[in-house]
Amino acid sequence: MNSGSNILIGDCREQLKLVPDNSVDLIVTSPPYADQRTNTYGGVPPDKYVEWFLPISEQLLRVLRESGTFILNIKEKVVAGERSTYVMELILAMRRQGWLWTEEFIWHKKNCYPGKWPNRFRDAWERLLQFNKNRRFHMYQESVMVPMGEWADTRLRNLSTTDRLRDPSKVGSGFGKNISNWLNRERAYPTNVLHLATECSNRNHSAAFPEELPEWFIRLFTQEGDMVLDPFMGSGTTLVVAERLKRNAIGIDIVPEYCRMAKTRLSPFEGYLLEEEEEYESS
Amino acid sequence: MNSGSNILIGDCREQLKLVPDNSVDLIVTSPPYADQRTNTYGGVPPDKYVEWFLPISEQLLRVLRESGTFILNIKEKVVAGERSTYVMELILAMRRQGWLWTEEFIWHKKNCYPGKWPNRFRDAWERLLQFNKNRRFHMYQESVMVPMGEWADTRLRNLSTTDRLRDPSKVGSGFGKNISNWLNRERAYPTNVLHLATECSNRNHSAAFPEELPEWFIRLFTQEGDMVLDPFMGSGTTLVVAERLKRNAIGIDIVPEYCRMAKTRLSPFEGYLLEEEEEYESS
DNA sequence: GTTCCGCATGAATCGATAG
DNA sequence: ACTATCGATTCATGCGGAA
Repeated sequence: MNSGSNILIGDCREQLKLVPDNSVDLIVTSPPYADQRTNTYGGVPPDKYVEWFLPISEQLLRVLRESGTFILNIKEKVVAGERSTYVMELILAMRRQGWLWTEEFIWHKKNCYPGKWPNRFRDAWERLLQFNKNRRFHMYQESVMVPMGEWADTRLRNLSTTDRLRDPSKVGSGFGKNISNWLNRERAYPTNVLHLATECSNRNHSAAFPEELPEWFIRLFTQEGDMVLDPFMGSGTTLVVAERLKRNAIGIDIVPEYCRMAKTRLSPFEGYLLEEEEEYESS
Repeated sequence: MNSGSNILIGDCREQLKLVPDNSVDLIVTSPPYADQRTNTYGGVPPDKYVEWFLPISEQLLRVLRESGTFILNIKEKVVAGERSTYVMELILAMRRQGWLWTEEFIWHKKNCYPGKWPNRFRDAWERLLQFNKNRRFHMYQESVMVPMGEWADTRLRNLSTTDRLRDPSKVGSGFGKNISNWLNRERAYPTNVLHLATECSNRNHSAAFPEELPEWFIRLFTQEGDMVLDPFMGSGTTLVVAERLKRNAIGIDIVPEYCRMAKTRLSPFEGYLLEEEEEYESS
């Protein structure tokens, strides 16, 4: 793989074979959920989902470094009034495959899908499952610290309005010196619950997650120059963030249209697009 | 069972046999988690947990009405760097027992336990698993509606700082008349994510959950005069809330001290305490 | 009556130390 | 080696006392 961003077009069950052993520091992806996005990805029924995913997770286990992490964004749908159990069965099966199920983060979707049903509320959360190969893995906790609760309530009142309105995720880099001096002492480690809005802009992809999501995990589990992999790339949000954060990346998608879209979102001097017909095409 | 509040002292595997078939509208409980609260409840190791719980859930299935709901509050702990899988195995086993796994609510604990570890953040959420006997169950959604987001964003800005900093869950009860007039028009249905702080005040029970938690589910799944059951009553929070909301209730606990504590928290004219020696003792 | 400050207190988890 | 116990770490909350 080249440094910078690499895009592979094709079924990830095949394309993953091109990725060398122990070469990836972080896998972060959101595969098609069971029976959803059927027009683009073919749709996997719930009772076949584990069987479909295990060969993929076997490849992921191979390409991930010992110190690396795999973040899987998934949520079971409702079938006949019940939540499906395929996600739980997948976790149990992946443990038998050799994965450690280290943690389950919760993505709380602040603006979840609207709707009303007689015996169910709106679903406002998804699972972010963390898997590892080894109990010892790289984690850079300081890179995702957040303002403390009391700090936000009291100290922030004295700041200017423009400073207050800035994106909290950019705190620590965007402020002036005088304020950032406080920050080192007035910040706390986050928890395993993430509060993010879903992407509501008009992307041409059916299930784009917000940039903050891959950004948080890329900051937390990798350093500059590390390799990030998204085997279900979609419109390429993970790669865009990886490039901005100076990480190398590999994206795979079976839909050529998405691959070209992802390439245009990357900077002109990054992004190697590997077509089926040609060996690879540098830009 | 009498109307009002009933307290049974003893192991719920035995005491549940005193509860008639199809007589309970809502079960809401928080059993001792695996290997926790060992001093008071003996502690069940993770690999024995399913086996320990299934006879209890079998009784619960018997006493619950067809239209009733079972809410189970639980969270797996970390063992050897991994999350235990016993909760997932319990869900799968309870489905085989005849339960429908209808939904999983998330309790986001705003004040979670502190701590810092090299490869893990603080755990800020617990599972609230909803089980049912039947696809059709009673749900009274209007009784738990919350102020709309827009209301909080715009109207609340004009209020005092202390009011703004209050727990949003108390909005609607703590405000003055002039504001509560708006509430009836500007409310929305909640989602399946609950934001509540844990009770860390000086109760003599190690793990009392906040009153808002049983209150939310009692309002959502029962009406006045319905029967609520908590087979792991603890200090009796569920019964106190049920009494306040004019529901009948049954509480069971193996620790006599907790049962007496619960009785003192109930009003003098409610609360039948069934001791082992005497048939029952009315107050 | 308010507001502010200080303090104790948890359904935690890891690594080291002791049996 | 494998298990039991202990200290260190850390922060939102609600209480009491004081201004």
